[in-house]
Amino acid sequence: MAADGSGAGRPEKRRAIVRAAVTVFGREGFARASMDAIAAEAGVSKRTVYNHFADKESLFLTVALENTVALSEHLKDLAAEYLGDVTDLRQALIDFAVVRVGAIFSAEEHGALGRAIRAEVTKISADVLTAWLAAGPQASHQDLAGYFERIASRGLLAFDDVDTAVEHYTLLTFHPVADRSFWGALPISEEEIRRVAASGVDAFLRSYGGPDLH
Amino acid sequence: MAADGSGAGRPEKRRAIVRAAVTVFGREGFARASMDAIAAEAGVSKRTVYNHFADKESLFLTVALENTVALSEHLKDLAAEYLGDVTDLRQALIDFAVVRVGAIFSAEEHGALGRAIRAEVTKISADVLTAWLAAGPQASHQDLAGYFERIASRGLLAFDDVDTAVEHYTLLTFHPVADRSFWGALPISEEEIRRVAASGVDAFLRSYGGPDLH
DNA sequence: GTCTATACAGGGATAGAC
DNA sequence: GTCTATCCCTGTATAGAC
Repeated sequence: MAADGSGAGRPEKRRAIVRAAVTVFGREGFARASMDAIAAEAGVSKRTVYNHFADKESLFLTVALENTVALSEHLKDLAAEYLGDVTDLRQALIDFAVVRVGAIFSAEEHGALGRAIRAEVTKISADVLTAWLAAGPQASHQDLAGYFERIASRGLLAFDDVDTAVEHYTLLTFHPVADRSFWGALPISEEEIRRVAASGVDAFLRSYGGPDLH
Repeated sequence: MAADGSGAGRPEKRRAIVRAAVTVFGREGFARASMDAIAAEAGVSKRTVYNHFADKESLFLTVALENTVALSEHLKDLAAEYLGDVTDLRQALIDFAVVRVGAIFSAEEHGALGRAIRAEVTKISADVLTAWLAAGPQASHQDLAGYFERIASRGLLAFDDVDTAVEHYTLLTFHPVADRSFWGALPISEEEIRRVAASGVDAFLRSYGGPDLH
């Protein structure tokens, strides 16, 4: 039997299990989450869970990877919407920062799963972690880099190294929220998110604003 | 009986327990760590652990708080050494960034405990978390703010809000390392730390460099 | 009187059997 | 889908040792 979550059983059961696992792992973390709770949340028997996934660990890793893939695609759409055709760069960078934080830390348990991954990072194999990074944070980074290059070619940004510029943008606009909210564990007001994004973007543009910005 | 870790029993036993708890909680996280393992690591019986600390949770919180207090004091010394009497601001900010990262993520398990706290943040009471933040990150932030004010008064830095400036310095020089290494879980080369610190400080100074910087 | 060593009760977990 | 074997953990209890 496969038991790797790929081909066995009814797909709608599998989806229910994955959704339930996101919820429970997100709420409890890996160690506290029980397979009983996940089965109950999914409305299936525990046997069905073990039919689709070999064990707790492989369920967790599968769920984490699928979740980060879905999030990356969502972020890609948001980047296209906010950074694809920029007129007011400052406003676009602020707005994108706000919606990005919202996408990662809102109702869906992306933030909680991110926290769970980070909590378990010493127990995760290097391969799996590399795959998770590539599908998630690095994919978003690459996507942003494309937009930054295009914006720079219009003279609105100026940098030697696009990767450093992207990283600094993320550090100044995303990480303050991630840090204060402990990766989405504690609430943070919409107003504070906007304030942080604005001050981060202003600092970013003082560093990386191009000759034709104003 | 007190059993809050304050007055009972021999102090050297208590110290051994706290040291062992740092090691084991740092290595395993809260949920995986067992009181048996902590007792064994400390070289005392489990009963002695329970003689000093009411339960696993209070041991963890005590250890986390004491650890962050010690780290803050160490960082305060480093700040005084590197930022107390600045001649070359860029070099001072880079050097301090490097030693700060080293202090937090080197051999001592500060980073591991920080990760454990972040993993448990949803289960920690607001009071305890507030106390931990005040004794740790916020204390270091305040300390840095004092140095930044003094440096700004010499015209080497310029900012409207010292707290934002300090936060951006930390975001640009500390968080890249914390993020890449997953708060110290994965190794990161000295060379990369220096490179990240330099590019972070350069971006910081493009934003916050004062009129008399050059 | 504090510590060690060990055993044990009670609960809960994974994983698998039926 | 239920039931259970097996294991591990917390926290307590019961011995005796320095």
